Amino acid sequence: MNSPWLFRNKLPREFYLRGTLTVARELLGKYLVRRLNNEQILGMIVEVEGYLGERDPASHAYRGRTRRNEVMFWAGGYLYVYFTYGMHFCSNVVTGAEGKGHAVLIRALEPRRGVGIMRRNRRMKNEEQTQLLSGPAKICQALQIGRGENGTDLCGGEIWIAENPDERVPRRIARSTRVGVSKGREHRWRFFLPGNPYVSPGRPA
DNA sequence: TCCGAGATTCACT
DNA sequence: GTGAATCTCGGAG
Repeated sequence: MNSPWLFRNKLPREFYLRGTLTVARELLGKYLVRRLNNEQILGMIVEVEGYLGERDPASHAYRGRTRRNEVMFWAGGYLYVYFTYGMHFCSNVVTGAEGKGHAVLIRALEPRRGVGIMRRNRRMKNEEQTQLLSGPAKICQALQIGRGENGTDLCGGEIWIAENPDERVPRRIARSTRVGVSKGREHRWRFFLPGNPYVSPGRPA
């Protein structure tokens, strides 16, 4: 299964070069597409979080560049993949100008195509599909995103984000504090589609 | 050089 | 609800 329109509707570099919270909100409802063995597997983005660089104590970029967070400081439109808790990968979309260190964490997707491949990658036993992609590390596991995908250009042909023709009119968007962070709790930089069953279980204020 | 915390998930009590 | 998986970085010693 391979649709040319998904490639044609790929978001341009300019989309990512804007303000991080604007990009975060506008990513909701769009498609995250992954090409694997010449197949397109994808999900609709239903939950994201903004991380605002050197002024955000919860961000990896807070203390400046390191080898790990290098990609966060690139120009918008690249994928920043980091390894955490000794076993999980998480995917971020780099936003804004080069050197800013801003990114949007992709927290949850609604599966749309390639469900069989994703289930296999996740080694899921039960039938509960709402939990297939309801967390940042689950997405990386299902879409086979790891160290090798850190720094991938989202304007290329491996991983990209596409316009969703059915979601051109913005839906209602909810916001909250971020999940799993102890610093920067005052910022409500998590955005999600309220009522969507594929949003992750973390439901802060 | 060592130690604790971390943008998490899952199995088990 | 609790703990284990065990990488990376920053801060203490």
